[in-house]
Amino acid sequence: MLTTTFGALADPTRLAIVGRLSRGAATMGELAEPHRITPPAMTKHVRVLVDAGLVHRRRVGRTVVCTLRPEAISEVQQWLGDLTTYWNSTVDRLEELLREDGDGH
Amino acid sequence: MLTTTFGALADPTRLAIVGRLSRGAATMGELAEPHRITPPAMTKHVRVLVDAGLVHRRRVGRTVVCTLRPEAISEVQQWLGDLTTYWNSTVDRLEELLREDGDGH
DNA sequence: AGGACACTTCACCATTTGGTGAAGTATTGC
DNA sequence: GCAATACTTCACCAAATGGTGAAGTGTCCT
Repeated sequence: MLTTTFGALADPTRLAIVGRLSRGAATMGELAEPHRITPPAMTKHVRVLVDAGLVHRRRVGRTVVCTLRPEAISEVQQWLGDLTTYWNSTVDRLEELLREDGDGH
Repeated sequence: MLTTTFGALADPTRLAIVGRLSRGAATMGELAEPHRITPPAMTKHVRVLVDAGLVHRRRVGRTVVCTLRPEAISEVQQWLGDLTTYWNSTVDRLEELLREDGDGH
């Protein structure tokens, strides 16, 4: 569900995790390091991201390596595309927006 | 804050409201109609969207007309753009993703 | 003025969320 | 085997969230 994806991104720690993972894979410890957060909290955050389909988790030795799953992101891109298509499709809409920006309250 | 925007979109009712508003302005009553929800609940949902900068609310007679504010949406578009730029910038990254998709656990 | 209409504000409630410390599990290295 | 490492699971807590009914506010209509 798209709302699940947005929910996963609605937290500063998790948004930072996604940002970090966009630069490459990282272990739980590496992800936790810049956030002054306990291991259980990090486990929870990553689980939310995994449940939303944004992150892939796999065991490597005694560490757990996380990677980003671009598929989930492209779902958001799709939604954004559909959304903007609607209001760009009519000039009336644009005129309406301009008019409404004009008046004070 | 971007997390506030995502938080506002992390609810099915509010996501539907945004979808509805992308087709044009609507009053609170019109927004509530398809959702079997009480007026106080709708007021709360719209406030969350207004606080996130996604929606503009103005009084027209005894109704309240809501419109979408594209600026907040474009902030999300910006973030998505930055994110995908990172992992598309290196071929190594793509290879890494393919390798990791390959193995089972 | 007074009633109807379209919300909003005000408690209030149940559930979810983000956090913790303590205990448990899997893996590495001596 | 045993200690250390790297998490995870397990209660548990405080705060936020999404919902409600009841009462309040502003606007239109007669």
